[in-house]
Amino acid sequence: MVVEGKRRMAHHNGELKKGPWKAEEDEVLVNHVKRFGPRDWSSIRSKGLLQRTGKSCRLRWVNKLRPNLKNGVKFSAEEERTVIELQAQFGNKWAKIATYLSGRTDNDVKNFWSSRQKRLARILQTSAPSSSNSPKNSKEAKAPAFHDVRSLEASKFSSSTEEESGTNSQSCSSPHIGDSEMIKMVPLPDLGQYPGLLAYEHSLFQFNYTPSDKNTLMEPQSHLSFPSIPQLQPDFPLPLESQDFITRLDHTFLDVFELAGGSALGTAQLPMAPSFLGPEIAKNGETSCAVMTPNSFIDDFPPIDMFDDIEPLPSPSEWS
DNA sequence: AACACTCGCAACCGCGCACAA
DNA sequence: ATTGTGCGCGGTTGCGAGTGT
Repeated sequence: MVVEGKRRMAHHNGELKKGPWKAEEDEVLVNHVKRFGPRDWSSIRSKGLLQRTGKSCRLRWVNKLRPNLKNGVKFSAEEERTVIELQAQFGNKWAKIATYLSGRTDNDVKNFWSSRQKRLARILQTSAPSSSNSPKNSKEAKAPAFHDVRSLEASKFSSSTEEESGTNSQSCSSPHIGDSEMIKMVPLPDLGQYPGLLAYEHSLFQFNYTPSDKNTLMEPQSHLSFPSIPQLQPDFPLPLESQDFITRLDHTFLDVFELAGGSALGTAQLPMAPSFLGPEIAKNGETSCAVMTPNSFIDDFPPIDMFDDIEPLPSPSEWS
């Protein structure tokens, strides 16, 4: 496991231990949770069981030792989609988003999102080299840059007429898309050209909604239901089938622009900026949370003896 | 082969909230 | 009402692995 190999400064601050966890420490921590549940973290140190802060113990449990975690498993297309959806709705509320993803922690989601942002920023940079020449203080100059991104992305994926099966066979088994909805497979571009795109982002191009479907796109469905996103109108015409995708892309690229520090893209001109979706959507989100199935392990902690059926945890060095 | 760079991720830090004394 | 403690959350850091040149 990588953790063992890390040479973080495991200095001793008085009695306090920091840095990578050892297998023995994990064992002590697991035993504590077995007996008392995932609480009283500070008592672990006060009892002299570990020279770690309660905070550190909690983090280790939540992120690595908790049962049913998908450690070392990449985010599926489904999970990617969920994260993207929820981030657009809730913002950087990673803990909240993580409750919608079984086996994922807030740290996982946070890291996933961070990586994704970097990836998209890189794509943006390499795809639109002229954008760096744009004046930075001119509002007039910024809005076109944003439009350029759209047209750039649109042209990327509309210019190719690659074959539709075989290499581009990624599927999206989104729970948001009901069986009754008409989904047409469309010719796919050569997505291999864009290695930075995630599986979910690839899969976006596989759906082509008829106009009658667009209103049901975001309706709560299936076992996971998300609040509806209002039909927002951009300040320029878009093909109907592009609207959903563009909406998502807008979030992405707005974030990217922010990341690049350039931007101040004049939010008044960008009706789809996340901040405009904020309160109302968050409110709706709260109501629909009730019907969702969050990972309730922590909230509804099982009987202590449930751990008796759990295989002894391998030490981090044994993890692959 | 050696170096530089990027990526993914574990862990830490600071802040804020809840609650009990 | 105030203070102290415990905990949770989001942001940040630093390291090893992977990849490119």
